[in-house]
Amino acid sequence: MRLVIARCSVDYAGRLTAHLPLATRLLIAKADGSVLVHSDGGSYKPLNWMSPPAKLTVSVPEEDQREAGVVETWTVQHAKTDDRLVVSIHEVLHDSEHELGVDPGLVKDGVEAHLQKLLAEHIATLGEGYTLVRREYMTAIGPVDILARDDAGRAVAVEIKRRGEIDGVEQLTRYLELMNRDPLLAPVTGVFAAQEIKPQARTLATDRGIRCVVLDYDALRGIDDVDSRLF
Amino acid sequence: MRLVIARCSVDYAGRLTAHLPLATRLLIAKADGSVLVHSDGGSYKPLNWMSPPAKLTVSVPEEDQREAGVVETWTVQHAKTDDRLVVSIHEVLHDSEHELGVDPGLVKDGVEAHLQKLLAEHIATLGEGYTLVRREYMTAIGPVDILARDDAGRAVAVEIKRRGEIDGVEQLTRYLELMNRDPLLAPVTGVFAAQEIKPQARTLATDRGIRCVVLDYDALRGIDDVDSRLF
DNA sequence: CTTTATATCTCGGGA
DNA sequence: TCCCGAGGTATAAAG
Repeated sequence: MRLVIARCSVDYAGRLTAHLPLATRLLIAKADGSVLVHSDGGSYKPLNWMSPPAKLTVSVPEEDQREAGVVETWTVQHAKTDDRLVVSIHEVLHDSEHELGVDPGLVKDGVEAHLQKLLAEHIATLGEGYTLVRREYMTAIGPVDILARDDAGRAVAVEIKRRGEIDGVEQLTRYLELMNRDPLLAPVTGVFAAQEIKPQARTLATDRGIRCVVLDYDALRGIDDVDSRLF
Repeated sequence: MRLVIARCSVDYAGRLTAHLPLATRLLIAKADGSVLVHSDGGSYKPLNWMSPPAKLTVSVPEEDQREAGVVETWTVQHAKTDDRLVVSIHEVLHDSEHELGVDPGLVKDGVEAHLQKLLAEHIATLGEGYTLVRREYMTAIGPVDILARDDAGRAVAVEIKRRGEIDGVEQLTRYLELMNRDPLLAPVTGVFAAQEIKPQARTLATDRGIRCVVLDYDALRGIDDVDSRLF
């Protein structure tokens, strides 16, 4: 990995064209040929970049460029597409090379999968008498997060999201449409369950007869405690 | 901006919990308190990070941590949420500080907005006799990209995407449903226009009576040339 | 391999 | 401010 602090301008041409005027920035050249251009702010997204696999070529600029103050040119060409990033360096303020090795990678925990597991274990959260049929119930167009039955034994398809938005309601609608054509399942009702449900999603769901349930992640995790407190 | 190459382990707790085992990585501490942890591969996304606004506190570790080999601890606390990133540094291989200043920012060109503008200017691409009513036609659930009228004066709602996928068809369907309740507009037909339309999106659109149009970006840009070549 | 759903998404615009 | 849609989305999982 090479780290360079430089006054530079940057041009990208590919799925769009973009230009960064002359300023001081951090350039990161990674082992796989990818290059990141970072400023001293914003979030983790670089101002401009080239994704791997790519080839970085460092060259001495043409004479007209040198007269304009460019001392070094980085041309980063993507290996598969015709995306190209050109960094015109006017002044190098820092330059260092480092050996990092392969990273063991990130260990994550606790997202939608966890919510699904918790709700499956405590399916009565949806209402008394609810029973779990199965998680990841397969249909022709994909798996429904949870299939359950209500107290009257009717099938209930549950779609779970961390944040409930309109896409999720559309997704559940497609599942319901399909499942209701199956005489062994129909009539199937829908439940849209999320930690947070956006107003537009709620409106659309209600309009389509889909029930919305807001999940309390902490309560689900501590449901045994809650149960014991009930007595 | 501070750049550190270090052998370190990293823990994040916030919207999820995540852990990075001990390895050599690049740490970037930005002026706004944000911190990025990068490896020598992957793409522009860091292995782990803290978004601004945040506060970075560098401290000498507790004795049990020091015995485990930790020489320095970075605690990055988000200013508004309770997200927290902790970097346990075992060995510092490089450490430098740089003054970058404020970045003038990126100049972009050519995305969906550009396609919309081009199609609005050359609405006859959709068919002879088509006329533009307006771009960004407001409805209760959001703006329709283009409202036009066909050669018979019937309203046509156009949804434009760079890549036409299923959610774009859903979006247009919602608009059409709503607009067709308006007696001043009805009947409204739909056109799904994109540079590239995925087979599933095309199937769904066709099934719902929505016409698909593949846009040629270069042809739209050079439409005057094309016109002149016709004679 | 392509397609689909998710993301600590980020980022910008509009009400 | 919140909400919604777009992204050079990236990325992992599934068919």
